[in-house]
Amino acid sequence: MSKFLERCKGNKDSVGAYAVQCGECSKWRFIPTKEEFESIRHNFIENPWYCNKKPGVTCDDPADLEYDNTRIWVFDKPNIPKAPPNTERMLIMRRDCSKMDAHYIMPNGKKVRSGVEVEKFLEAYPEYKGKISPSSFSFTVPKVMDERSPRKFEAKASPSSNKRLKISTKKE
DNA sequence: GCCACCGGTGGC
DNA sequence: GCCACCGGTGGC
Repeated sequence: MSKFLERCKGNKDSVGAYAVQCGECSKWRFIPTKEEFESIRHNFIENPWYCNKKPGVTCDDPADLEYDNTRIWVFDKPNIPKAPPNTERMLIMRRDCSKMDAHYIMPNGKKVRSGVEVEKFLEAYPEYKGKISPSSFSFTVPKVMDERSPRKFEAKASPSSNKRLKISTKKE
């Protein structure tokens, strides 16, 4: 169950940092760029990630970060296709941190929010047909770890839930 | 008039 | 119960 994390931030793409968990030692390692992260993610199941894929790093080195509540963690599904060339996959955190929304910025700056909208886009701009494959879009959003969400926390705390409480005012 | 944002829901 | 998707709208 190795996973990825991302973190809540501002308004643009809400992800503040990317990390992967090593398939061997389970330590978390930062991945410097979105592109690199997407590239690791797109075939993660067949191609798990290990510390030694990071230059000069081995499992003996201390983790880059720990899974704690100093930041908002969001876990991606593995094997999401890379964003097609000249498009960007955006993940936007809701204000209450309850969930994220996914969309793509197309090469001409247009925004699409679903597979149907991709199809409509290709109808509207046929010059992209054949260049952009509808199957390489995924609108699957990462899962927000729920103790991060004030709203869900309240909802959970009100009825008799014996959940561990872990508040932690997040954010910066 | 647009668009970022959020709520609702249908299908699984 | 979850989550992908879409409609509505409030603020600009």
